Amino acid sequence: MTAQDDETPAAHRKPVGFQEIRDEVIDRIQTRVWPQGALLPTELELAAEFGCARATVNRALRELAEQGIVTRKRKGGTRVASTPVKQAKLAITVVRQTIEEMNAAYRYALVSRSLVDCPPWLQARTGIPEGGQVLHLQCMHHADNRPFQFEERWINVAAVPHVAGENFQDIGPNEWLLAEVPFSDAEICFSAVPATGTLADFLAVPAGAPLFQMERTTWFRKNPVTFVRMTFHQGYQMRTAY
Amino acid sequence: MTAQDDETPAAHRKPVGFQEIRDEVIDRIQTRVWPQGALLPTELELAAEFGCARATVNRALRELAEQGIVTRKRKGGTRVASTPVKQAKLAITVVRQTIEEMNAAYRYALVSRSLVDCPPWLQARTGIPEGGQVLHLQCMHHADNRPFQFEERWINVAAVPHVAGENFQDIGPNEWLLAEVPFSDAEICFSAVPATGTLADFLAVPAGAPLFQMERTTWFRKNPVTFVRMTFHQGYQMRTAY
DNA sequence: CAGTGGTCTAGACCACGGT
DNA sequence: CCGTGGTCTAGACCACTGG
Repeated sequence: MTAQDDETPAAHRKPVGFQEIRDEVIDRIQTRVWPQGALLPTELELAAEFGCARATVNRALRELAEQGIVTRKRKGGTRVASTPVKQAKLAITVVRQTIEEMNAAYRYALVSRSLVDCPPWLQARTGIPEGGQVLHLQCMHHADNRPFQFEERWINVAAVPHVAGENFQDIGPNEWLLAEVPFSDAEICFSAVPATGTLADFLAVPAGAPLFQMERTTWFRKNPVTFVRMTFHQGYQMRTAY
Repeated sequence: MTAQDDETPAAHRKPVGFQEIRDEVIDRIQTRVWPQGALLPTELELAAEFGCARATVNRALRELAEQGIVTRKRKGGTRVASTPVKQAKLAITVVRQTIEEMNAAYRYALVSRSLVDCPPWLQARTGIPEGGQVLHLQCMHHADNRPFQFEERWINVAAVPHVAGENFQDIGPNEWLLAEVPFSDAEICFSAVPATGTLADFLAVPAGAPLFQMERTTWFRKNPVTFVRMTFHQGYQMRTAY
């Protein structure tokens, strides 16, 4: 393994890309050349080995650090992460998109719409001031005329004043909010729930059937905007990869 | 808005960080200075505005593109993403960690262990050759002596030959695999399922109770390694944020 | 204190893709 | 074609932190 072998007359060598370095490092980790917890060479050493600038190595390793493959510390160097905390990315989309991607016909229906005072549980959950006005909506999303998702939503009127002027007859609140209201942070919660009377009716399943549910609270700069509970048809599966 | 105002005698100005630029851009998007679909200035223009190198602007915008906030095209410029495809990151960890983070006592128990031929459904799902040997495991994970998760797993013996020598009496297969076997890709599937007889017994819930389930198939370079079905105790919630 | 990653710069060349 | 982003370089200074 003499380093000499790889040396070329210099001049115009094809530049080494950060992707090559990243992939090579991943390879050495996967094949246990660098086992879990091992200390990698410094950026300077790797740059010398690969014959490129330190910035290039930096970019490669930074990307791996973002993915949780390695951990980096000043003066401490770069180590193979002891717990390969793989991250799965969940793309958060609108129901209509999901349905249309299945090549199914999308249909939306508003079930109810009412202005109410923020109930205590919602105040606890979102931080909307108790007694503040919220718009409460219930709606159904169908795929090929079969029930797909029941959506129950509460919108903080104080945060979205002009929501009062929207009747939501023809557009779902998720799409409307996405287009009209900026938001910055969200919290999501997945669970399995039994079909209660109302849910069972709307989703056309026997009472007690197991349903996949997703709840999401949204803020715009610490200011609560909306809370939504989406319950899917029986048998729904959420998929992802990494 | 005269650009002159911001000019200093040059010399040693505090360098503008990519984070400042990124945050400022996020701000202008959130406040609709640049509405959905709008075309942003070029990197060169932004670099001039912020008084920094193009590379700095590039890093800021590249990060926003990775998050799906903007879309970038050569010659097409940078645009505010029309569909704010926010991405939630799911950290995939080991059950023991999850339980210990709840400050609960973790207990593991092996339920069954047997070598079998790969059944057709598993072959279809993972690509393990039909008839190939797989190790079938069932185990329970408890938190403070209460059922937490039932794990059913199949391991491709051809991909992990030395798995045959492990009895899994004291260590869970998830941790063992994580430590012993490299893997590169995975597919995850979440759903709500009813508690069947066996599941109901192990998780101590009435038959038919809605349970949160996560299935994961793992490959190492297109080579199937393992398939696992994890069913959680009643009321379990998976949380994340973005 | 000294080594390591974190970041910025000024310049360069390239690749893609709209005009 | 030629403008825009994508990337690499060589060098520099800084910030954190382990010994």
